[in-house]
Amino acid sequence: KYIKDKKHVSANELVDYLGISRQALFKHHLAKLIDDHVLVKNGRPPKVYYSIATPVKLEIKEKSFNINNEAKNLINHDFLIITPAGERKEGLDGFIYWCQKNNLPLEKTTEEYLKTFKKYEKYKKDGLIDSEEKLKSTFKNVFLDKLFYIDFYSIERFGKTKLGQLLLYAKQSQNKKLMQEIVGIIKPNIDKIIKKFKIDGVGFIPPTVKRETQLMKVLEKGLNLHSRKVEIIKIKTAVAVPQKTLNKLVDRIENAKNTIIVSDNSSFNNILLIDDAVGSGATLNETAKKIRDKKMCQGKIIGITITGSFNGFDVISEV
DNA sequence: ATTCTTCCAGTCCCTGCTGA
DNA sequence: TCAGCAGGGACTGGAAGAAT
Repeated sequence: KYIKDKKHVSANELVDYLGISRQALFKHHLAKLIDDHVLVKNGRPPKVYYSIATPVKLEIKEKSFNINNEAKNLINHDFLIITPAGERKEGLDGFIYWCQKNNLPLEKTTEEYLKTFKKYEKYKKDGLIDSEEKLKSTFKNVFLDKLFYIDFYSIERFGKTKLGQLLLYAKQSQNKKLMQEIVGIIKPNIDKIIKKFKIDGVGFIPPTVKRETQLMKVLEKGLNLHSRKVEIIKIKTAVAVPQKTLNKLVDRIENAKNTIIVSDNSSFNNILLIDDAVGSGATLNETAKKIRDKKMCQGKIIGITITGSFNGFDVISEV
């Protein structure tokens, strides 16, 4: 009743009100009530509030609908959504939530998900998506020898992929834990590329929008690569114009041409360029061009990105 | 921009109390 | 006597703020 009246209360308030110890409150009351879905916890230390849980929607147990093991494993491994309230829902749990929210029949949607997922999975080889064809069809002059996505940013109907969700929310909510999670997921892929193409120089595409914690910095630290670094600088313009805001290819190329500077002068054999999200590939292609112009690279320039769009610009509308 | 310090929610582990 | 719960104190991890 107290919480109902107050809407949301802190643990300390409850300790005062109930006259019990903090430990007792956490151990015997809050834990239980949250477990029973009576209360929900909002926020993270040092600011945490508890409030009454909204009437729980009908819990559908996995047993209540037919789903084969393949689909179950796949969904558990690859489905992730963030609810409007900022709650992270993963796997089957998240899938059921998503279906309920969109008024979709579970079984049929599961089948469709499986089908769509497989369709996109075909593009993956050794866990990487080769985007060479797309590059060639997008640009007249391609300066990258290879471009890989670790995953698509989104897939049709079902929206962002797991990596796409993580990336968006890590950047937007400035969540270091999420960023580190991403690093953990992508590190094996990057290590693999470095080995395969005998990379001796790594360049990180700098971000346009200033933020407290930059994903690229976390990445740089977390990846802990032993190769030399290719210094790439992004020039500050009067108004920062992120690539994702430009929806014409020529604009994107112009933007990249004018704001990206390769400040390095050293020489490399094979260079790997790392970006977080690729829409058209304009930034990476232009950066590669600048490296070529400076004759800094004797061998290949490989691009890799955490997520990429399937078609030209679907990344824009999604963001 | 980075590192150091402080603060605080939450946990862990142990002890003490109570009532059956 | 003993199960089960409450409480004390030390500890942890993360965030905010201060200092460099």
